[in-house]
Amino acid sequence: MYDFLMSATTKAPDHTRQALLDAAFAEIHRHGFQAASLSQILADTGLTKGALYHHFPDKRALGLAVVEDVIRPRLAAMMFAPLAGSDTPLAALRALLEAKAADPDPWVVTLGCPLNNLMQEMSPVDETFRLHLNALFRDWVDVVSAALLRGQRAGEVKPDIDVDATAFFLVSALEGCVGMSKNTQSVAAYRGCLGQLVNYLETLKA
Amino acid sequence: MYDFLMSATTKAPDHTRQALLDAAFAEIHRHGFQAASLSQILADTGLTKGALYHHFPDKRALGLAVVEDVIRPRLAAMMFAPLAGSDTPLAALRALLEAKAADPDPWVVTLGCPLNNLMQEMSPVDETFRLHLNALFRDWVDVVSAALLRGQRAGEVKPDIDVDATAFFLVSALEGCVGMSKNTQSVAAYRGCLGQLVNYLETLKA
DNA sequence: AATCATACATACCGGTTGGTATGTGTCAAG
DNA sequence: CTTGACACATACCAACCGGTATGTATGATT
Repeated sequence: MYDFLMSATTKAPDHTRQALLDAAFAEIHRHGFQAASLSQILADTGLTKGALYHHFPDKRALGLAVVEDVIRPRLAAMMFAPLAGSDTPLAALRALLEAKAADPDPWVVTLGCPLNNLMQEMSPVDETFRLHLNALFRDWVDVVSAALLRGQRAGEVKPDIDVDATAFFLVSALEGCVGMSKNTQSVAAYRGCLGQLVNYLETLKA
Repeated sequence: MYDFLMSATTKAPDHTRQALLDAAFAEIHRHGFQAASLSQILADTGLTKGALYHHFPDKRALGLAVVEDVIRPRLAAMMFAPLAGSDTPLAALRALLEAKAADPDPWVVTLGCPLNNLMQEMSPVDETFRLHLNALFRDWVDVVSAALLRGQRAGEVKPDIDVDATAFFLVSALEGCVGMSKNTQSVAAYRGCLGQLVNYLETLKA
């Protein structure tokens, strides 16, 4: 808030770097990576190109840092944590989806999932980007898959399903729902699609 | 008279316009609309800016024409036609998905669904684009919804499901599967995700 | 034969982009 | 007290962008 006072007296490189990451995250979320303007990011932060290129070698490195240092922690907190160690993944997933339906993040409905946006845009364009994004996506699927496996052992999940394929489909369908809601620009569509996903979860019960 | 005999040197405005649309479609499919380069489109077609701006007032109009005159007919032929008039939509959808799994379009796996790509990119950025894309998406959902309704009346589909919400989810999940397969860059993931979608279809049977 | 709209090609423009080279103030170490 | 690395700011650049203004060959109309 009072950055201009601090920068006049004290150096805070970590804070500067984080400010760049946050502004880059917002700019990329709005316009995508390729259309994201470095000038806009600098205007938002009140910094200059000197600061940006001191902390990051180029635009791509900034984008990759956003993936690893912003998107990954957010996703871990929102989607991984609620499933970690749960032996009733279907109940946990249902609670998670219903919480999102009850209190939808307006940024997600209007701008979509940051991870999915970048995957759609960058996967065919930049292999390094694709690998980083795929690793994050893969981690997500693995978290769901592991939870489903524990659910099978605990008797909550049908024993004959392929947990990995199911987890892949679950995450894919969720991203699909978010994406379509973004195009429709309505929380009603978002809720409806999440509701159908909950219905699908019911079919996985033992 | 006898226009079809005219050589390449004579003027063929319809052919020129179609060539621009085809090249624009390919360029947009690869790089997205915002990153699509008009210069590249002109290089691909061997035309110049004079031709482009004679047929289209600006880049946006070209993009919208691609949606209406290229993507819409393709989608109608591939996804709408197989469901039109069918009283057994689950069987028809299953056949459609299994055909795609058996013979996957490499361009779709590597570059994604052109409609979905544009929806993800342009919906938050350009309202006119969003409306055109949403109309097309809505038509798709309505085709599936109408088919599911006929399936209910014919006794193939469970009578207690919300056909419109189900259709919305089906299309969303399909787009999600395509998107995730694009990031994974593997036909195996594509097949697996489509297989799970077929499994979901089974749960809709009466 | 003269006219005129069509269907392009050519040349050019202002603005923005990512990126770089250099300057400057701060601070910690020697 | 000096030195030097760090953390930026300033100024600048070539490349590319979408868009425009103008020129020109063609074909149809009158």
